[in-house]
Amino acid sequence: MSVKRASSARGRTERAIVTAAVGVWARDRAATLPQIAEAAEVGRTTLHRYFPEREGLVRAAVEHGLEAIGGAIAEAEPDHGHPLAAMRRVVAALASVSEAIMFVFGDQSLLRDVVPTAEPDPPTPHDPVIELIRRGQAEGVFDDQLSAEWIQQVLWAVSYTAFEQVEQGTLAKFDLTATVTRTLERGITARAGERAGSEPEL
Amino acid sequence: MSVKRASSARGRTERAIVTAAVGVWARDRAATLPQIAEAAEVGRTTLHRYFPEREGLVRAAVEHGLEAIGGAIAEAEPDHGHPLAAMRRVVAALASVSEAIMFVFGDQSLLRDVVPTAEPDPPTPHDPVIELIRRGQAEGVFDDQLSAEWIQQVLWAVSYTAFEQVEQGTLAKFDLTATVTRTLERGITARAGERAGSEPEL
DNA sequence: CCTTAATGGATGTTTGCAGTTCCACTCTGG
DNA sequence: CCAGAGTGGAACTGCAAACATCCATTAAGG
Repeated sequence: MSVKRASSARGRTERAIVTAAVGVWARDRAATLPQIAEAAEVGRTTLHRYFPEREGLVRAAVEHGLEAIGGAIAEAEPDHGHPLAAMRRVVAALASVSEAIMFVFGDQSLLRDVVPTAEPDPPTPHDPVIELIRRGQAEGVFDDQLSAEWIQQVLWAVSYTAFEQVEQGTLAKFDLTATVTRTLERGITARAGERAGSEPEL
Repeated sequence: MSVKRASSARGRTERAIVTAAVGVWARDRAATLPQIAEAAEVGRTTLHRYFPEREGLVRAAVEHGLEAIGGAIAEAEPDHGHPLAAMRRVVAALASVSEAIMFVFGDQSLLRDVVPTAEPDPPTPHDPVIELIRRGQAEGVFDDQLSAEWIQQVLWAVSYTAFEQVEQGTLAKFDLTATVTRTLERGITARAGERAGSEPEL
């Protein structure tokens, strides 16, 4: 069989389908394939040509989402600068791929069922966010009484919550990063002598 | 028509079905009715006698879950004592109904679709947790730079995350309340001169 | 211009679950 | 002990979505 290079058309169509799948499933995990096809502006037939089985599209969408998230985090350079500043950059980066996050992490079964088959061996080869948290703990910036994994989960959870709030209009998109970082850094309690905007300098 | 009092058997069976539904759907929202019936240890026929349509069972399960959650919160007496102490009691109370929480709040569409029909008019008549948060803000205990609604969402999100971690064995059930409250109260950052167990007295 | 790849509409098949019916079995209270 | 409520096994229908096939149309490259 000849190794046929995918024509540009194939590549574009496939991207459109996968992107549409992430977007639609982020808002409704029960969406049907015709809905995906419509969102991708392709025919049902075409969708089936690219992804003969639903499972294949789910897997591709998850991988695409994880790639987008990983890319955004990498761009935020979590391994540079003051840990707090790095974390703020990461939060801002996550906001730019909120759709992917709400899709991938909106359904526990996705990560439990799809990822194991996608990446066989290492449970988490080297998660840059975990590394950032450990670095911050070592430098005395993050609470080392909490496990790095727990802090990471909280980071995801609070970010996810903020995305939802923005989605339903309860939180202004503009305030997202500030609200999330303030909550993460200080919790929900007041401080003696606090004033608005009195975050520590970095 | 005679007002026939439900026999004890009917009551027990219905409770078993609804409870099983909450438990099963908390872990897998896509679970089928036969799965629910099996978990409830009743026949599919019986389940259908009590809930002719799936929708009815979903609604009953959501209402049952909300009742359990509301009851647990009420028992925690969020309107008494120091706001921080009250919040800690609330978190502990939520942990006792984690299954209901993971079911009701694990699927956004449940609250969006089911609750509106269940409670026609008031969007949120008087949420005791919101009241607690406002009280804490007024007393200078909770951050009044954050909206009460946001703080409530964070409270739910962090608790929910902790339940998940316990579920998958990443967090010890024993540490749940302490971890959640510590995270909520102090965020994920370290404090100058901190020591383990140095939470403020109440 | 003409060949070929890509697309998508229409239509058909299959599968799985919700909803239904019927009847035999088993409790439980009088 | 016996009548009736409660139960559940089995089998059937209906439906919606996934999966598959055919063919006409369009777009792209030599």
